[in-house]
Amino acid sequence: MKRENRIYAEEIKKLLIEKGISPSYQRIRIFDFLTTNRIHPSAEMLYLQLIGEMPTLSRTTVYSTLNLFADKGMLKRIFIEGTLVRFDIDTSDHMHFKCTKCGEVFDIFKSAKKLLPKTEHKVINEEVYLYGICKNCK
Amino acid sequence: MKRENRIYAEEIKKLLIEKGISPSYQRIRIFDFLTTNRIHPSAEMLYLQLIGEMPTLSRTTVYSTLNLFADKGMLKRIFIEGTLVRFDIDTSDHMHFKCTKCGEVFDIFKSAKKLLPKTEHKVINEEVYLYGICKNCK
DNA sequence: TACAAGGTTGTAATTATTACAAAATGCAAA
DNA sequence: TTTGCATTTTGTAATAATTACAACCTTGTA
Repeated sequence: MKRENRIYAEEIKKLLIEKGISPSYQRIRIFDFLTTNRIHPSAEMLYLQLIGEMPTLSRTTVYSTLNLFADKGMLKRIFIEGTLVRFDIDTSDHMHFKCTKCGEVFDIFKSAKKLLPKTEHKVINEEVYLYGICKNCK
Repeated sequence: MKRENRIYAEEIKKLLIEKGISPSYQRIRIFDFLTTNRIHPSAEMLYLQLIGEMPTLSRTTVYSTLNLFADKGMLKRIFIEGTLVRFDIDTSDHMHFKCTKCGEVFDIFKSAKKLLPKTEHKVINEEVYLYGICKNCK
């Protein structure tokens, strides 16, 4: 589902409880960051952003929270860096574009599912990564 | 380019020299393995396969050779495992399917380029990964 | 035959991530 | 309000894949 850009603490609390996740301060802040800053961050990027305002935050909390959210279907793991995991709060079917100049990752809101071919295998999941020069850099 | 299944030592030598790579024994054996066994191996998989017949082979050689080949455009790096790099000797435009049951990786010979949408960004490269149950497992 | 350039090897370092145990927190029952 | 328990967070240590690097080998050439 696609979401409004910002969801405030109370709404995030409700949402987490709905998903069976107890709404700790850290989890709320991490979720808030993801809805506010749609930058498909890695765990490390998120940690570096939040550590300024949450000096006791640990990397382990960031990793475990992101994995928890992903396992509950609230986040998608994306692998547009090759080996590094980045996270996308938008779990709808869409593709990703990464600018090889500025490094920014953009969503491309076309369903890959409809475009891609039928095969002799049973396809359950699809990931499409596009690379090139973004509209801002060219 | 797509290749015949097996290219023998002399042909591999020629090919490596053409690409500006000196044809050492290790490089020939690694290239031979890739053309003979089209299993999209990781560095580790390749190392484990070859160490039986080449007892002094080191992991470092496998990694550096695969990176050399990839940088010369003779191999494609594929990221269908998330965290692990695998290599494909077929550098033509095509997609990859991974069976989540048996782990095998298949080529899907459709050009993603033609199927995928135009965007406001300049797309130079595309990677498509499909996941599901393969024809053998279902 | 000796030398230089380049290739291979093994070990150590690095990076991203997970495992784990101790400390902190929140909540419910007494 | 305190006690106790379950859960969460934290920090450190471990792991996995990969790269850096220096020493050792090979090979071709003068």
